[in-house]
Amino acid sequence: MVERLVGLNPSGAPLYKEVKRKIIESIRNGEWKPGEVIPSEKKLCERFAVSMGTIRKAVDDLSGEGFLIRHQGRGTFVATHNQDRYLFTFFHVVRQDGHKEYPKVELMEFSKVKADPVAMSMLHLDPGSRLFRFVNKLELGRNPVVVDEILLPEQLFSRLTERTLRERSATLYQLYQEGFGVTVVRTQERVRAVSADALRARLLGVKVGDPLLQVIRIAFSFKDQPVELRYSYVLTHTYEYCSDSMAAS
Amino acid sequence: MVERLVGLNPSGAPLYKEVKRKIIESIRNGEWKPGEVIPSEKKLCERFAVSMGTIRKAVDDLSGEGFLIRHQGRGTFVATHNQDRYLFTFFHVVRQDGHKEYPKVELMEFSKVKADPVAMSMLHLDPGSRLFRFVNKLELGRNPVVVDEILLPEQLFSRLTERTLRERSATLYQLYQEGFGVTVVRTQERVRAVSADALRARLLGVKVGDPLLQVIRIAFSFKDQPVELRYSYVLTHTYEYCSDSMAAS
DNA sequence: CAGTGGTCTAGACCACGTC
DNA sequence: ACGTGGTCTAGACCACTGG
Repeated sequence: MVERLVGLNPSGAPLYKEVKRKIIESIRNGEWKPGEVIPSEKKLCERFAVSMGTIRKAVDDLSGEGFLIRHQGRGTFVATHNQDRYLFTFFHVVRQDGHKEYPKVELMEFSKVKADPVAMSMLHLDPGSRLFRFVNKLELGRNPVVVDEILLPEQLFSRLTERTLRERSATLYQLYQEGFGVTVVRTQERVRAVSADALRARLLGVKVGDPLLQVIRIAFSFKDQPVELRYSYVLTHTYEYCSDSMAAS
Repeated sequence: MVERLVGLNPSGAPLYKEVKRKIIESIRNGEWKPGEVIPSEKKLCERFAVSMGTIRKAVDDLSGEGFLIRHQGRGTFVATHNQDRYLFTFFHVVRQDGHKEYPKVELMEFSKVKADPVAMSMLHLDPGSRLFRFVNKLELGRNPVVVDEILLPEQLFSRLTERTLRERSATLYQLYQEGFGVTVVRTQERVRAVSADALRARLLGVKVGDPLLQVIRIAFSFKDQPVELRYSYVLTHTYEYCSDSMAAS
């Protein structure tokens, strides 16, 4: 006679979803840190008292969702943003021939501002919340191509300084993760065509009124918590914004 | 003593990949048609002489890739394009408040042309190949918002006529599938900001020189075969181009 | 009710990475 | 050699759908 019946557990949710929840919890509370290896699948079986198949289903899912990375023969690791594969997951600007390169970033402005109604709504902030606001100029192939205006909730990034941004060696999302424990797992972008204003025209070296791509990005962490609002202005003479779609389940 | 050892089969590929290949083959050769149910998982076990777990892995994959759709209690179906979920998989224009609506389409031009070098390269065509070329105007909320220029290889769509396009009741990709056996499973899009030329300005009701979004799309069928080249021009005053990204495995 | 997909078990052997 | 994830088996029971 078996002890626990299969199907649904007492909590009402499938076992593998319970396991997923517990694994994410262990990542969030710091038991397993980004870049570190988590226990082997066999040990997870014992820890959660489920079978291999259930562990595999949970880890498969989390791997597909970007929280974990499997390496055959080595182990399963908590995802970090300092892997090559992340460089272009959220950076969608490529040269017209498809060539991808990493931009040279220059910090142009840095300040603390009060959240306007739009930012408040997009970032789910309370009235009166304050934001860090900074502007980056990105060069590709020695030419300015993108101007980013980035807004971060002060609450999540309280120790952020201009110097931190200027002296960072890694990508911005790597900094969010390693410096502030904020892991970006998903972004939503809206793209529009606009005319260059004086500031953007000057920074990108084009005429006022020339067409620019405006990308409005919200970056989400675990549980769909919005953590960054970004306005990007892209010069698309020689570079393009790139987006793929798959018929998915 | 077991008969077949687990791990790799004689062909060198994992069993579940062999099963995936055979299922896709049965879809391609018409044994199972779009919208129809395929045999139950138990029957597939017998047919391919593998266990449930292997069948599930194969069907899971194909479901995730958009070839199959599972319905608990009913069966597994070959994907079609006449499901709601497809309407906005490849149509990325939404109102600024996030509202999605289906566009009213009007055919503006229809002709047969010789493929230019760009189209030849993008669609992997031989020199001298011919294309159907047509222009659609799309209205959203009673205002023109998108102008599409669409190029299709004559070879794949030989029976296409202006009347077919004008009288279609379904989406374009539904027509490709039901009328020509061409199933779009993936698209690649490049987005740029351009100035409206005379034709586009007139169709969209804006001034020449106003900024427009230009979307260059290649649509792929099975095995990454390119089947459509499309240039979209989008007016982004009240509508936006929408694109999501996930950190994926 | 019977049949479907959804979840789960308790193992097995294989291929890969490290030592 | 050893431990990891990758693949696979031969079932089981559960939840849903339809007649």
